[in-house]
Amino acid sequence: MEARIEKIKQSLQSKGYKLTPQREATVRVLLENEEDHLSAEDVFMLVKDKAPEIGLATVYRTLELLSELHVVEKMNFGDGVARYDLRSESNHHHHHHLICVQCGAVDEIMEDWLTPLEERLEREYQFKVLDHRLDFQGICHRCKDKALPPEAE
Amino acid sequence: MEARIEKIKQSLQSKGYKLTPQREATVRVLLENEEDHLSAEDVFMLVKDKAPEIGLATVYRTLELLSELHVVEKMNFGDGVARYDLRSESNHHHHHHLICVQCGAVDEIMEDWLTPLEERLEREYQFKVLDHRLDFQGICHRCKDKALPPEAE
DNA sequence: CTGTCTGCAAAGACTTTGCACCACG
DNA sequence: CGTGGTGCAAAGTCTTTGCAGACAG
Repeated sequence: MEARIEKIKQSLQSKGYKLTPQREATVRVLLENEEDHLSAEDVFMLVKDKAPEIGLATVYRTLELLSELHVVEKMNFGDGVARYDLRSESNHHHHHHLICVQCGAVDEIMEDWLTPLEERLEREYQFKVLDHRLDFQGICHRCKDKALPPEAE
Repeated sequence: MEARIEKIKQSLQSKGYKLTPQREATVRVLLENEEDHLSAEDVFMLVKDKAPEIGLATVYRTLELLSELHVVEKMNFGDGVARYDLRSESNHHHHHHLICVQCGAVDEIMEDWLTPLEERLEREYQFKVLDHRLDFQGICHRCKDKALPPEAE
């Protein structure tokens, strides 16, 4: 964890930015909640525990900055809030999301299933793929286990 | 086209809603721009040509309504605006997007490449897939043709 | 000092809601 | 006349920006 912070610090410094206490607290929150997809507000509330004086604007600015540095990825699941995901170490960041329409949970699958498709896209559509995103909406295993009675939407 | 409007009219009526002139104008705009992914504002401006007295709120309400009826799909490409897509006739709406990071164009591919993956998800992750979404970010063929000089981001 | 970074509050962008009025059965 | 629908304006939500002060080199 310290090593990852150190690395992020270097990313920042290489572009002339500093790892201020607020930024460090924000990064720590992201590291500690790597599995989740936190909104800015989520991050803000968690950071407040570490650095109560921080302002929401700083969190937004930090997330924006980390996003530019490709340390985090800003994403959008259609609920009207931006969510932020720490990018994995690997050069490609190909994880996919399982979004449960019942409980709202977002799980990740780390497998990369799309390489053959990307090759096909470049060949058949002349589209140079830089990144992709694959989300599935459905019912997660937890909700399936709960075996809720079927109900009309 | 008239046939599709008629169908949508029936969808509305089956739930007790009416196809008012404003709604019809909105639907027509969507039909005429099926290839694009219009934002509410886009739709509003186009509808104004047909029905100048319409209000933006009505467009939002109509799009929301059509969304509930699964006539359109509300989506989000991460630029902070909701975009609306007419759903295709087929029961599954599996199109994928090619989003150009250079010019912002969004093209569609209608092929459905994911059925095997969905089966695997259900088997291995116990996740019941209801829908999915697959977007690729990259450089579209038009921008590639322009052969812009490579530049560091 | 010089430039970056911060908190706060104000402004902004997009969307939703409240309300009085309209239209149609 | 009752229900849904509308336009307008106001309110809401999420995010960005302006600004004066803090802080580090």
